[in-house]
Amino acid sequence: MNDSRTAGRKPATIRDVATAAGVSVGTVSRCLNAPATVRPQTLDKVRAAIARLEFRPDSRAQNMRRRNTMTVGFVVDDITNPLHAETFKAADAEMRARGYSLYLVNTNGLATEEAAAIDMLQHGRADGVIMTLNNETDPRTRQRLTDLRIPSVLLDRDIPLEIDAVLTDHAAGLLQAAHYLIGLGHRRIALLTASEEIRPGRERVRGFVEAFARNGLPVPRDLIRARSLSVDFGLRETTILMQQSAPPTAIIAAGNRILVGVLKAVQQRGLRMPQDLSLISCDQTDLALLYPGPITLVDRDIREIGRTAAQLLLERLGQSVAGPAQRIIVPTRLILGGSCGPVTA
Amino acid sequence: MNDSRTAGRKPATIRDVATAAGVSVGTVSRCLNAPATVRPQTLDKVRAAIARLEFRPDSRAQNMRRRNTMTVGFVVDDITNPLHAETFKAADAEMRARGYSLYLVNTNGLATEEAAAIDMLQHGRADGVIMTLNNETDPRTRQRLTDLRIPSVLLDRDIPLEIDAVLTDHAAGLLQAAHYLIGLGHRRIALLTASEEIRPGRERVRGFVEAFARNGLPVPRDLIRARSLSVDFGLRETTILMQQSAPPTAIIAAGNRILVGVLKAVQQRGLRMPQDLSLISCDQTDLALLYPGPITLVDRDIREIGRTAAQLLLERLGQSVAGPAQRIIVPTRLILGGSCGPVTA
DNA sequence: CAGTCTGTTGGAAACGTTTTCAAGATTATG
DNA sequence: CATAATCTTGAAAACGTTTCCAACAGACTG
Repeated sequence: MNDSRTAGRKPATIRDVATAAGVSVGTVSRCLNAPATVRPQTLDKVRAAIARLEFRPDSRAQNMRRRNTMTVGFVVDDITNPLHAETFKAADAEMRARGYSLYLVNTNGLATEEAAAIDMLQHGRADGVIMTLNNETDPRTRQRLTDLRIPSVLLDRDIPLEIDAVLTDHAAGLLQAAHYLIGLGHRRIALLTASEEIRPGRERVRGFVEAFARNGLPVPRDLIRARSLSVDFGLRETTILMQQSAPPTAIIAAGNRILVGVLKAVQQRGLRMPQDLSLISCDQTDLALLYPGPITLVDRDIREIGRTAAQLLLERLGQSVAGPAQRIIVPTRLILGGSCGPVTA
Repeated sequence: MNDSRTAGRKPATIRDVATAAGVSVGTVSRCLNAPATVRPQTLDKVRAAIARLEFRPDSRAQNMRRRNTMTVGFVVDDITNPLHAETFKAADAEMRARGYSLYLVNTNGLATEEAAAIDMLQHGRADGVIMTLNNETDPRTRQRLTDLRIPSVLLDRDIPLEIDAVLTDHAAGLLQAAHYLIGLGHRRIALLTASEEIRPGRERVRGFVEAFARNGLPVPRDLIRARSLSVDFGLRETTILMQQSAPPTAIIAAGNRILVGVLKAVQQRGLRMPQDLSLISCDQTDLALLYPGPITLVDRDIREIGRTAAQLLLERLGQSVAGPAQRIIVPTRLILGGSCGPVTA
């Protein structure tokens, strides 16, 4: 008789099950993976043995033999950013429903860590990868992407390679936001956003410029600050801008972390919104939604972005066919809050 | 001559390297794992071959053979909660420095998913696990924890099993918070927090009650609402409380998500803080720090919690000795903002 | 110089699955 | 009833590493 005490010592292997059930290991494996191909009577015997021994196949061995991991890497600079966390969650839910799980890699925005992450993921850690890279031009990362052996999806990044991507129509969002402010009489509008080395920065600047052009107005180039998405950047630039002899009457904080910095500066200087300053931000966060006003913002469907990325990847993973790269563009919309008002000059 | 074109077709295996370098596979393996035991001249040959073929060991095979994965599960109900994201990041950094990586599992707070997560993690997916369970009493989860075959660390949960844990001294935090409000003259103080089925709920209620006791005051039992950590709960309860004939003069929103709900309700009802209502929250979030006031709150070092959890696990992973379970308690401190004032009755 | 160490290596056996192949048993077909 | 088709199964070969063991070489030791 076999010892059926729970947690005997070592976990049972498929071999143990086979001997316990009096069949071969191949049969046990078939019971697990293709129950229809085994005689019902045998199936029962094997299932009983499995239950008795509390057997569960070892994922390591399965990964090894099947040459996959049912895991997808999710590379991001900072999971603390609610946007990324939300995207992760949506992608994870979608993937999990199809048997995959997501493997989160936090790179702190360092190009070396990004390259290392891609490296490790493609060497047996993951079957695919979803990533938000910090820098579109870093040669190491570029090289990794070119040589990538597993399917991947880029989030909000534009790299001239055959890679699927889910993008946001930031230009339209900023066009609308700036147009709205112009309509309120604002002319000195500042734009704080990411460096133009990444797509969100480029596109936002483009939309911003376009808004002035369409209104037949000169673009306030001196008020465009496209350098970073960080809190510190928002704080610093706002402080500098508002100290100028001719400060802006409105600021577009295009980035949810930037908003945090801008609000810090606003509080430090005791500015009132919208009387002293109009403000538009990007993306719904607790802070933007609840900050008294609330903050007028350019919204987009983050969950859909995560879901779409997952779906694109699942397509590639399913039939590992290499069709042309798909680029899906998600729209934005302006949500009016109370942080903007007419110019009170 | 070997074909050294990059990305030939199939990735090179250790066997390819061995033949390319004219040595045995064992030797190649030693070059990788114990370079000191191989003759320098051989090492050079092998390394050259490795570089030429762009060989990298396959993690799947390594995991299989070594019987580990250098991966630790991180189980949490909602990674969107900035607290959890921050904890994850801190634990991840600590682990990564020691060669491990974290595998995030988002359970949506469902007991079934929690049980499933533990199940899958211990069957070859992870070498250890750090978890914040949603329910301390669910029998399935309990059973899983009892039979757990890999070392684990609980975050802020108190389960009578021999499991390491990192806890927060919520009772002390709430004692201090309530005491502070009492000192300002408040008597009708409401407490919104988690169900007493999890430690944070229990401890916060305990500290809250203790504050009244120490001040020789009756405990306002009717104002203790310990049922959930959700936004909706905060919103609903605040609305109900403030509709009462004798509404509280102060609320302690003990949970960062609860705060969001409370602030929604406060805005909906047009309450001013601290004139109409004093408010204390828990944990530093963008919202609590920047909401005009800002919000007075009970703080704790989240990063230290993540780091400590990682360290506890690393100890167990290193020398897989089973010493007695360790319980580390992290202190709290009150950070004064502007959301509290004297009673203006 | 015989004998003992030490250092370096190749060969082969794991690790726990899945999968291929062929054989044996069963059923269907004419 | 013989033969062919179909099910069901066991044996064995992978998958790519690591590690154990034995063998051999060269360097000491006495």
